[in-house]
Formats: sequence, structure tokens, C-alpha cells
Amino acid sequence: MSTKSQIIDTVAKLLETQGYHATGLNQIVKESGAPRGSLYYYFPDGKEQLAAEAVADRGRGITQNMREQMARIDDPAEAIYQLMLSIAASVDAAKCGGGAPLANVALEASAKSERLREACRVAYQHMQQVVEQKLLTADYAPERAKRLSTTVVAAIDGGIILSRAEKSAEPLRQVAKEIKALLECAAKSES
Amino acid sequence: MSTKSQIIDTVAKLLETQGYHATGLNQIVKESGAPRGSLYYYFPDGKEQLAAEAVADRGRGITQNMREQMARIDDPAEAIYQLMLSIAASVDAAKCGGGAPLANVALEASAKSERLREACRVAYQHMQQVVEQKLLTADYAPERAKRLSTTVVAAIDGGIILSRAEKSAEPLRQVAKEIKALLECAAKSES
DNA sequence: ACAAATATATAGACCGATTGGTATAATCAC
DNA sequence: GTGATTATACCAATCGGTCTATATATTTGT
Repeated sequence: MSTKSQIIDTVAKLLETQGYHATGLNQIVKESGAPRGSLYYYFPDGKEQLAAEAVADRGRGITQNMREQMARIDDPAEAIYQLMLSIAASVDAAKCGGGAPLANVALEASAKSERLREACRVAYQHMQQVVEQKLLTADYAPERAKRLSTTVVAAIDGGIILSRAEKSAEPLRQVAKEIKALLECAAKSES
Repeated sequence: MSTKSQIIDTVAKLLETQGYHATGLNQIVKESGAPRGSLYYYFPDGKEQLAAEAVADRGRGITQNMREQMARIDDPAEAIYQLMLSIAASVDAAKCGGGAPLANVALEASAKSERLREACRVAYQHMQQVVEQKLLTADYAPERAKRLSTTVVAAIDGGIILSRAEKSAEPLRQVAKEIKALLECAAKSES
């Protein structure tokens, strides 16, 4: 159980910071400590399978993390705001190399690999569902909650892109403020 | 003037759809029709310079396009909304392979190449400024306009990421609706 | 209980293809 | 003829992927 998950974890980290094509098998072998022969034992379909499973794993991890974070605050707008601030903090901690484990793969590999695209799609769907469910605990209209959840997830990833270019998590924090404003505004218009 | 700009244009297109590391010099040579020897004549610093100039060029192009699009509608919220819808249409037209010329490079190359990161930073700054200026034609408070412009640009790129994963521009259109709502809400609170 | 048989997993040499990059010679326009 | 441009052969390094041999457990036969 250890070796395989060790490989997946390493791949996920490398995908997050470098992307798919920049991540070589040699680097995976070196950083994971796993023997090269094991790669194709556990992942016979090669790099594509490796990345797909890493994306799925990271997707599960991030949705669970989001759920836990948001469970600590009742008000959805405030919960989502704090979640985004916490992501911003982790972006800073990773020297702006992290925060968006899926964005890179979704952008560069969606066109070339249907398998990777599907893995990203599922992961993003789950992330949106977590946000949507949180919104539904308040009085947001169902279709509005769905649109808002899409917007929240998009804003997070977009904010991280700007933060990488800016080498500072400040853009993500500014986006967080406006998303909070949007959610509060939407809440008012429902009541 | 033709050969060099032909190369830059080809590189920009490839960067947009595939990203930096997935784009090889051989592919650039083949698709641009330019001779391989010319690459290092015009771009002695190699692939990095090639990408940096392509990013800068694409940045200029997209900001000009945004300015023109938005100039046709007075109300900033409606202008930005229509801009996003038009981007969504082009995303559909490109089979979800385009729309975000900078996102890929910003995500994968920011950590490795300071030069590429800086090129992306500048391009994104210009995009935000165009949006900010449009907002300032209405009664948005200056700092609010700045924050909103960051949010708009982030939302566009984030929406495109989701659209690639989803293989449909629908997520971007949903995000557009909520951004419009945010801008209208922000306008009201100023007056 | 003890070895024989069988999966499970590791080690790492090796493959052709391609990568980014460089060399020098030929060619072009003026 | 002279500088700007193109052509192409070539380089070491790395790419993703395959192979066989060797361990290391785990099950099985008796």
C-alpha cells in the first residue's frame, strides 16, 4: 500500500507545480524513491494512468479538505471566504507553486487525453458539489447555488493563476473579497 | 517582418492550446513553415525567449480586443458580460482548446522561468487595467474597481479551465452571469 | 511443519524517438 | 561583395516505455 500511494502522491505534487508534460518519469522515480520497474507494475498504462490516478486522488483530497474547512462556519459566504483565505495562505506557503492541483492538467492535457480530461472533470464536479451543498444550507435558490458554486471554483483557480504570475497570493485574496460580496449580495436577493 | 511574426504567432497558438513544455521546436518549425535555422537567428535565447515574446504579443492582442469589445457598450457590467459571452463563443469555436492564451504558461512556467513569469505578469496587468478603466467610467470606487478587475480576469481564466475539463463553454457562461450580478450589485452599493 | 510452487514486487539495464540547442555552409537581397 | 537569412547535418541529453533477472512474500502440497 505504501509504494503505490507514495508514487501517486509524488506525481500529484509534481503535476501541481510543474504540469503534465514538464514532469518526467525519471523525476518521479527519483523523488518518490520508488524503483522504476515498479512504475509499470502498478501503472501498466504508463504516464497517462499515473497522472489520471494522481488527479483523482488529489480531487478526493481537496474536496474533503474543503468540506472540513467549511463545516466550521455556518454562514456559507463567510465559510467560503475563509476557505479561500486559507488556500491563499497555502499558496504563499508553497511560494506560489501550489494551490491548484488540477488546473495545470486540465489546461494542458484536456485536448490530448480524454482520460485525463475526464479525471479532471469529475474532480471539479465534486469540488463544485461541496460548495453547492454548503450554499443550499442557506436560502439560495437551487439553480443559483449551482451557478455560484461554479463561479467560486473558477474564481479560486483563476485567482491562483494570477497569484503565480504575480508571485504573491494577493490577487487570490482580492478575488476572495469580491466572491464574498457576491455571495452576500445573492443571499439578500433571495430573502 | 513576416517570418519572425509568423513564428511568434504560431508559438502563441501552440502555447495556448498545449502549454509550454508540450510545445516542441520541431512542431514550431513545422507549423510555422519557418526554417529551423531562423529560430535561433531571431530568438538567440531559444525557446524561453520565443515563448516570452509570444506571451507579450498575445497579451497586447487580447487587451486590444477587450478594449474594442467593451467600447461598444456603455454600461460596464453589461459590457463585461458581453465580453465574456464572446470569449465563451470563441472557446466553443476552438473546441475548448483556446480562450486563455496566458493561463497555461503562467501556471507551468512561472516557477521555472522568471522571464516567462514576468511576461505573464505584465500581460495580466494590462488586461486588468482595461477592465479597471471601464469600471471607472461608472461610479465604482477606485479601489473597488481594481479588486473587481482582478476578479473579472480571474473568473475568465478560471471559467475557461472548467470549460476545458467539461468540454463545453457552459461553465464560463455561468460564471459570466454571476460576474454580471456582482458588478451590478457593486454599482448599486456605490450610489 | 517444511519445503516447493506461485504471486507480488524490485532492480536497473536498455530501447528508439525526440528534446532543445549548435555548428557551418549555402543562399539571398541589395 | 557584404550583411542578412536560410538550410541542414549534428550534438548530448532526456523522453516515455520495455525487458529480463532477481528478490520477497504468500500460498500450497503433503
